[in-house]
Amino acid sequence: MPTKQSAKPPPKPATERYHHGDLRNALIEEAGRVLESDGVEAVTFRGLARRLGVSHAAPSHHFADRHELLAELAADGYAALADALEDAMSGTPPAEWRRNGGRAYLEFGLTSPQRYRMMFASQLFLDECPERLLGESSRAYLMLLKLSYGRDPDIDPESYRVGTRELASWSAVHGAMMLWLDGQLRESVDQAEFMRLSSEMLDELFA
Amino acid sequence: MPTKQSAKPPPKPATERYHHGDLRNALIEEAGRVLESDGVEAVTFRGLARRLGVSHAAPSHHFADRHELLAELAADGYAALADALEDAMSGTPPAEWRRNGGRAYLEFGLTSPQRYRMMFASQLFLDECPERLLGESSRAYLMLLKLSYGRDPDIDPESYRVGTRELASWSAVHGAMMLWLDGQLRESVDQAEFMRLSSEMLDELFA
DNA sequence: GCACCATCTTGTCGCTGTCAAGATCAAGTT
DNA sequence: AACTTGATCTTGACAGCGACAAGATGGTGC
Repeated sequence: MPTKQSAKPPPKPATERYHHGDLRNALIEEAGRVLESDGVEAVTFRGLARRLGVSHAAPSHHFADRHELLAELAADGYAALADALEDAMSGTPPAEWRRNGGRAYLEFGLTSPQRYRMMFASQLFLDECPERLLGESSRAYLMLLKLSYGRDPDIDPESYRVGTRELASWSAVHGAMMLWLDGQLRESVDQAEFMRLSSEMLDELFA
Repeated sequence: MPTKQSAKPPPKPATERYHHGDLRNALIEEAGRVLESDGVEAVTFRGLARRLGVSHAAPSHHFADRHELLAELAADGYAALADALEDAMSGTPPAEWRRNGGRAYLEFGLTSPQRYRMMFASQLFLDECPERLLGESSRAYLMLLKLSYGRDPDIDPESYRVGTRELASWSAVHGAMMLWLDGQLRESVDQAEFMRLSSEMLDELFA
C-alpha cells in the first residue's frame, strides 16, 4: 500500500509544523539537558520554548506550571536511580548487594549531579506532589532497603517506621553525596578520592 | 553635655527619612525573617524594599546582586552554627562533646530549616564566594572536627585531607538533617522521633 | 461536509533583577 | 559661611520570567 504514506503526517521539520506533535516529551527531554548543563534555575518554560522553536506559551498546555515539569524530571530521576540499583544487584549474591548497590548509588549522583540535587529539593514540588513521583521515589527507597538488609523487605507501608539502621545507611550515603555535590569537600579531595573514601565509609558502616 | 543631643540625627521614623541610615543591616535582618517564613525564593530585592519602605533599587546599592545578599545570610548561618556548637561543648568534658555537639547541630537545623538548607546550597553563591562565608564555614567545620575527635584538631589547612572517620560523622548528621528537612522522612516519623533516632544513630556511629 | 477539541500562537499582566541618571544629605574643605 | 565631595536613595527604563485569556490551526469523529 504505497499510498498509505500520508496516514502519518510526513515528517516535516518540527519547527515548520503548527502542531509540534510530541511537545510534552520534547519538553521533558530538553529540560533534562538544560537541567544537567545549567542547573535547575535555568529550566524555564520560555527558554525551552525557544530551544524547541515553539511559542512562549506552548509549554503551559502540557504542564500546569513549572513545578509540574520539574516534578516529572524528578520522577524520571527516581526511576533511573531505582533501575540503576536494581541492575547493580541483579545476578549478584546478597552479600555483595551493599557494596555494588552503594557504588551504583554514588555513581548515579556523580553522573547526574543536578538531577540528584533536584530530586531531593522537595520544596520545588511540595503543593500537590504528583502520584508518579511518590511511586518512583518509594520504589527507589525499597531498593535501598533491600540493599541494606540483604533481602527483600516485606513491609506494610501503613505501619512502617524508619529504624536507626536504615537511617544510618541512607543518611551516610545521601549526606556524603550532598556534601560532595554542594562542593563542601572539593577543597580537600577530588572525585576519585571521594569515591574511594565513600566506599570505605560504607564498608565500615556496614561491617 | 546636654547639648550634644543633635550630634546623632533625631530618630525620625525611618520611613520618612530620605536616607534610611542602616539599610544594609535592615535588609539582612528582614531577609532572614522572609527566608525562614517563606523560603529562599521569597527573598527578593523588591520585596524587601517594599517591606522596609525604600525604593525598589535601594538594595542594589548595598549588595552587588541577590546572590551576594544570600551569601551574607549563609555566612551568618555558619557563624551561628559554629557558636551553637561551641556553646554546647564549652564547660563539658570532651567525652560528652559528641553527644552534646551532635544534639546542638540537629537542633540548629530544626530551628532554622530554611537557613540550613540555604547554607549548603552553594550553587546560589558560586561565582565569587565571599571571604566571610569561607571563614565562618571553615570555623564551623573545625568545631565539627573538634567535636568528633574529642580534642582540638591541629590542622594544616594546606595539606589537610578528609578522612573516612570525619566523612562518616559529617555525612551521617548532614544526611539525616537534609533527609528530614526535605521531607523524605515525614511520612514515617515525626520530629521528636527523628531527633531520638538521629541521636541514637550518632551514638552507634561513634561507639 | 461539519463540528468538536486538543494543540499552538499572540497579546498582555505583574513580577523579578539590573542598570543609568538624577535627587538628597551629611561631613569635610577652603 | 559657602562649596565640594561622596555615599545613599529615588525614579525610570529594559529584558526575562510565569501565567492567563482569546483566537488560530488542524486532525478526528460524526
